[in-house]
Amino acid sequence: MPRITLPDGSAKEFAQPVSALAVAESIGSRLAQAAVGAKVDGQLADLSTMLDRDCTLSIVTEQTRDKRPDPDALFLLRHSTAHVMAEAIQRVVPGAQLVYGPPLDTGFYYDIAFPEDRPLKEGDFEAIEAEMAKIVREDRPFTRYELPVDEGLAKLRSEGSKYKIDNAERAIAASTAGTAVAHNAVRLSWYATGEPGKNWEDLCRGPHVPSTGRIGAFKIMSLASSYWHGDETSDRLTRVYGTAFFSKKELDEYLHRLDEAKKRDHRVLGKQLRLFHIDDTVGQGLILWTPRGSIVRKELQNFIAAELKKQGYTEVFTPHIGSLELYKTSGHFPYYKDSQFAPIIERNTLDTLCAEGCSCAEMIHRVEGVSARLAAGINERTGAETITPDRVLPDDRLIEGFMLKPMNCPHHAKIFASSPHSYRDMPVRLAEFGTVYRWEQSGELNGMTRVRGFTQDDAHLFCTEEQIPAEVQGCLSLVKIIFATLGMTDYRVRVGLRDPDSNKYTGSKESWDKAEAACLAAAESLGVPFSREPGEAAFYGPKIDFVVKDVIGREWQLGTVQVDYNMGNRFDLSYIGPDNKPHRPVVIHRAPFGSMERFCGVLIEHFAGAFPLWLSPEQIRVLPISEKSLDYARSVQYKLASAGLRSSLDESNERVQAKIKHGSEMKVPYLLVVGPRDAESGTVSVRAFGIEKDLGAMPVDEFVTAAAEEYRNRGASTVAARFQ
RNA sequence: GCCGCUGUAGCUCAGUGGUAGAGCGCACCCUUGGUAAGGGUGAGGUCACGGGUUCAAGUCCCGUCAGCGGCUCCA
Repeated sequence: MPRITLPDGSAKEFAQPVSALAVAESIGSRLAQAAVGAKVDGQLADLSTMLDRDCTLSIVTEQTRDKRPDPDALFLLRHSTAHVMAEAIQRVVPGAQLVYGPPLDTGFYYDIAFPEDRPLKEGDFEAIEAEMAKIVREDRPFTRYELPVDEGLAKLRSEGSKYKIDNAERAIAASTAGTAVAHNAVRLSWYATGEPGKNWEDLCRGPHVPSTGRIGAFKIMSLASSYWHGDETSDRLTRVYGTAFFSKKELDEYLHRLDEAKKRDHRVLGKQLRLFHIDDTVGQGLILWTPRGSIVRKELQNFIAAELKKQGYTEVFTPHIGSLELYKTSGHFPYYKDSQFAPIIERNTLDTLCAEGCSCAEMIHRVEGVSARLAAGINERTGAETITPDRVLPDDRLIEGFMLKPMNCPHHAKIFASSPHSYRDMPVRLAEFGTVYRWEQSGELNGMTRVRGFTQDDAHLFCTEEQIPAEVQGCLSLVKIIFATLGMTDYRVRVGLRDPDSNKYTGSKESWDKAEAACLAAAESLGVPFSREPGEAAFYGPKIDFVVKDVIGREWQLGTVQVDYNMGNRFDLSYIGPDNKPHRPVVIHRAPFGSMERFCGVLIEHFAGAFPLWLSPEQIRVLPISEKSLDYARSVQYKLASAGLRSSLDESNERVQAKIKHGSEMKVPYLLVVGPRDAESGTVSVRAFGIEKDLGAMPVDEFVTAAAEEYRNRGASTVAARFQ
């Protein structure tokens, strides 16, 4: 006698078990027609699910009440389309073994092991889509059936797919783990596209839409590779990406959005607007800032430098390399050697080693070696065997060298240590636009967002433990000012906390508790959503990260604030406290932009290349109607330059229509059309980027003053607004 | 690093084993114009690089490098 509670709070009682579809029908035939699935007690389920006990039920339809696509419905649809695609692929490529095919936010994929002699090619897409279209036209129902574990496993073994057997074993383990469910009580489920035994089927937990005919529009998007279980030593699989919608119109809109996103891609715009260049001969992942891009970067740096001044930071400069001993002290070398450029060893040393017949292995051992003194000091101060005895070598065996710096903190620690400090002058805030180098894997490199050399807007705050909350707070408010000025509101915040079950962390439990509380309180006061991420802390302290999405939906970590209990010990840093005794400072690492490269990359996409006036490389372009107005145009440009504005003059032999088009293509904020009429009256005719019309004439001096004001206040007031 | 795809003029891209192409941009000439492309002429190429097959390779094969899409990684 199931009693079924509906979303509006009303309830229906049935004399015997009833399918979700039947309930929908009892509510209305139109609902039943629109239905693609059900939610039973909040769990997504098939429409055919039999309800045999009291539950809450909502019917999932293609659209929500406000006519928007229902995410649950799309989830079902895409999961089902993945099945249809898998069936089609197995028709086109016999012998393809299915592994795993889940839905995603924007579509779905299916990981498939193809026969070695018959890999899938993009050229196969057409044939596969044609097969898929047939299956959709046949409108075959997705039919679920279940088998007890042993019978199910036997079936899979007879079919011989190790991937599906593995999936089943994992499903069984998942449903018995930590529960009282007995192994043989578990049932495995299959979905046949049509009639079990006659039509194609797949081991699958479901749920699915009722039939293939519900799939309105689909497209195979791309091929990629993946590893079985994400393990790079395991089988290599081919991942086929696709997407599906209920209507062709929605699919077209989605594809159009993707196209638009591509046009905002910072790699495309960077070329088009001549902002930066990456040159093979210079090296992968190394950004050359062209004159235009350099202006954007410089404006951002000026902006942040001014904010730092307000917050009591002092600026420092440090070189791009440091000795290996520095990084042995900090702990960067050799623990992170896989993500660093190789050490720089002096030429004569190498020659001598070669002459001695020193082997590579021996050389590495000697380069990574540590003197007894340094090892003893670090071990004592960190209170652990941080440097193991096998790394300790006699001084005459050590090979010294240098390293491109992977981080700025060791240099800053040495600046702090270079003079004595009293608790009275804490915190010490050292800031530097410091360039660091990291050996990112070649496959990871991406435009400006993942590079091998980048400049952090870095700073290290050396403070007392009591000062941590206020300093963390200060860092976050800085990030907030920056993001607000740039209009970046769509970011999320992650607070990385320690893993309660691990003891890899340095620093006392009490210190951690306080620092984590400070980070959480600071994050809370920001007024934006944040997540707690246990286990995501650095080993030396908790951290707060700012994450922004790019136009293609990839997330990039930008700013970061990290509390560090380790560095003080490593570098034997101290300040004299009120008790006249030395104390260890805590160090806060922080970089609100993260790196200038990545930040600018994300910023290009954020503005779609149309920078606000203050950031724009070319703020104003003067367009004379003809050569006859050139002299007047030059006088206008002179006034702009005198007011500190960046402008250019279009002297080309084109008509003004063409000049406007070219200026718009370069996304110049203001175009000033000047002709005989303007020369006569001392005006300029203004066009603002994004407003596709002549705003009207304005006296030159008035424009110059207003534009200079817009520049100075970073867009708080605009010239364009004066015309509205 | 791994898998797949791609690499042709400064940019975007056509190109069927048989003479290297287009549009934009650039230079010059004509045009002197009022709000999103006026007209003409011309320059510009190691078809990523190296090897191979072939009478003949931008095109087919192998390798290398780079870019892209993913996977793995990211102090």
